[in-house]
Amino acid sequence: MRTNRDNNGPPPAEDNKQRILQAALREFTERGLDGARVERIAESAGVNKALLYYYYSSKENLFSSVIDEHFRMILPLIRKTLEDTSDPETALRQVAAVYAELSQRHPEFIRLLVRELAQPDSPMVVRAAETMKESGVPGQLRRLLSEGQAKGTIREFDLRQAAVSFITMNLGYFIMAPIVDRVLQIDDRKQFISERIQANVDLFLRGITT
Amino acid sequence: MRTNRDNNGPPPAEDNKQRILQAALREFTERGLDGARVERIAESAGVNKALLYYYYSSKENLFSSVIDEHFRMILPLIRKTLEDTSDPETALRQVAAVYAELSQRHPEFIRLLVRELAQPDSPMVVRAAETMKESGVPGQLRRLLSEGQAKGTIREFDLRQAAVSFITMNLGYFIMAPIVDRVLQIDDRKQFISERIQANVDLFLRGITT
Amino acid sequence: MRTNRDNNGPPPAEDNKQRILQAALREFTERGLDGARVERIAESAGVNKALLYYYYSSKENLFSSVIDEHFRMILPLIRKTLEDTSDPETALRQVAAVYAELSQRHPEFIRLLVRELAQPDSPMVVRAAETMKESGVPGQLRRLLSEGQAKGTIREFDLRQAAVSFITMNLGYFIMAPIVDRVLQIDDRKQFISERIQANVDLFLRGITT
Amino acid sequence: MRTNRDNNGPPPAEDNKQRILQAALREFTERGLDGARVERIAESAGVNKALLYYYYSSKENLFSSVIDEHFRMILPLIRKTLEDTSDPETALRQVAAVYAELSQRHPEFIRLLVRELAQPDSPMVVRAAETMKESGVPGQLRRLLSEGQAKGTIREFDLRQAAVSFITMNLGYFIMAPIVDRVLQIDDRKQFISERIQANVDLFLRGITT
DNA sequence: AATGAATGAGAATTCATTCAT
DNA sequence: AATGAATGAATTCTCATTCAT
Repeated sequence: MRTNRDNNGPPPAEDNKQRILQAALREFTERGLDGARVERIAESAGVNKALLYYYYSSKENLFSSVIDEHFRMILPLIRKTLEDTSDPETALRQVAAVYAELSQRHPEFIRLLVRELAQPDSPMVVRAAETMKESGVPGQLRRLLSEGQAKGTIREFDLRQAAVSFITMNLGYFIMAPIVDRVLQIDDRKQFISERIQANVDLFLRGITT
Repeated sequence: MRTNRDNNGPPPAEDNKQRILQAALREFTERGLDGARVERIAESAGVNKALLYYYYSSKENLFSSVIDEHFRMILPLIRKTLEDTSDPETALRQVAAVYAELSQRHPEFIRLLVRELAQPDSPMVVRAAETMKESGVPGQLRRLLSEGQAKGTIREFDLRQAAVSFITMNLGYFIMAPIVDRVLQIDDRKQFISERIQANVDLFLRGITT
Repeated sequence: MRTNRDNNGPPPAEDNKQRILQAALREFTERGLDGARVERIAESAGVNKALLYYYYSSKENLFSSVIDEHFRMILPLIRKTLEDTSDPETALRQVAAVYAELSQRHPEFIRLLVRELAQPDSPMVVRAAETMKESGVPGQLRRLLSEGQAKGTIREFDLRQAAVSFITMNLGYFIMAPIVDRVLQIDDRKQFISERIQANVDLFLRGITT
Repeated sequence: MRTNRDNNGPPPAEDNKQRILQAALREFTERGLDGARVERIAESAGVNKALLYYYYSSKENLFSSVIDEHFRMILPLIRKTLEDTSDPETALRQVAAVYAELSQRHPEFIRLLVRELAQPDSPMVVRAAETMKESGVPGQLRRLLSEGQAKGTIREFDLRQAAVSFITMNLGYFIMAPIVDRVLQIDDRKQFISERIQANVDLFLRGITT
């Protein structure tokens, strides 16, 4: 019988509660809420099923906890965007960079979110929208573009469309990578992503300037 | 005893096999493979559970059939893209229009696909990639851009990045709409989509021309 | 769609009713009443499941029909035993030969019967007992042995025990062949059986004579 | 709510795992693998169906476990045969006695085995053959007879045939009892069996000695 | 006589959750 | 805090049987 006390591999400071959360994250990412199995999570965390209920009371609640935990981790990343910037190019680059970082440091978050996108009113989707809104990114983006238009450096167009375009061309790749990588035979995803930021900023900037 | 002959609600011409497929589509779109319930599909199709197995032998196989059916329906739409076009602007507009049409005429397809995107190696994802590749759209797009670059009408840049950008800024909205709509408070989605095509084409064209 | 009219392989005179019976025999022999599948029988007979019910009204009834048919075929074989014989040796050889013939010409009957033996009150078992009794074989055997004892050519012993011994040492092999063949590595079963008759008669005769 | 602690009928010391095994044995003996119902086994064991799967993972595996358990119980019985014996008569009596004891102490084993005999390659049949072979009984029997032939106390004949005859005349009754009892109107089976051992040994010994 | 379609009643198995210790 | 055992309520799938034509 393997308990989680006599193991030597995993970090010793991590207690069972955390290990369950990590295992749950893996399972939910891989299979979604419905496809996930409580048994598998417990086993993968090296604990008894009942302990999972002791800490998290239900599968759904565990799922929420996983999502909560993720938003907690992601928030600082999102918040630092657009700090003290009034230059559109810098701002755009920051936004693009944050999405890229998010996708690379928290790929499971993206996968969880993608699955939830299939259910438009899923709590996670609602929350993601709120988080984005609260981050101030879209607002600030529109403000900068608006100012540019006033100054005449940026041409006239629908700001919302442009904002959507910039966000989707940046986030979109991370979501559609499984398809895009196959279609365009992108093998070195790391390299591709790093080049992507500059390419998107360039394209967008040229697209909007007068 | 309720048979499907004396029903009054559902279309009478459709036979049971088709009605099961339709019901399955609804259920799978709404809840995914794991969340779907065979019982619910049968009930919603107005037939006995056993009949579902008579025709489709298993839940998984029914799921595959639903996907097959969808690709069958979508293929002609995809194929007609880029027919006989050598003008980049026309080509881009066509591509944008096709994606928009796809998303509006087959929203369930998008939802099914989105969920599968969470599992990068899912058969549906692989097939979507193949279909896209076979449609010739990405290839032709790159050819046109490449020609433009040769002629000097289009500036130098990484063609793959640009292709990805154009595809994601078009398809991306349909996938991320549940978030984007909330963030930007887009209420009239229909209107927004129709304007989107032109906005994207404009942005992209300006972004790439010298 | 394969019907049984356009086939060329199977005998043309055999009608569907017979073919169902044959198929059922195979299936029941192979898997027993509970393990048998109506679907499989119909398919193997090359007819529709419903036709099977048209002719035989139920699975159980089909099973009975199979058994009936077998007893019908076996009866003449059993009946001819011990015709006009007053010599013990000849009688014993006849009995042994009949069991051997039965086992070789109707191995499915043996298999069906064996399975039923696990349920002591199964109709087939009851009927097999009745058939054996009615055949007169055990009675006549006892009579001959009894006469021998009276004449002093056969020693005194329990006639029933002897009868059981003779029957089991003959029939027993056919029933236990799957085990016996493995234990004693009997490969040429045909040859073994043919020698078995004489060996049994010899052994038994020597065992009972004074 | 009925738990198995407040029961009064079944033995309290036996734990659920064992009770399931016992219930399964009854059910499988009575109805065979295909005829057995998991529900019935669980009920008869006084436990929840799910617990049965908790311990035995599948119906088939439970069946195997039942058989395993039986071979475990039977092995010591088989092994003690022919210990330190060089006298044929003693040896024969021991063999006959062991089979009789087996049949009387483990009648379910016989019934299970009989049913499996209808499928010649069934695992249980294969294993029964191996167990018999490994027990050394057939080998030792042949050795003793062979020695007797060398010494001239036993006449010349096919040793394999004789071995089969002795085994089948002993085991055969236990297998065919449902028929034999009816034909010969054997009511007091216990008495009949006890006399059977001596009768068989006598018959066989006389049959083989010069 | 013959069939494809349809179904009710199970049957095995699963799974989230709870209990006793 | 931690666990093995236990369970109720599904859930997928099966199967003998019937229906309509």
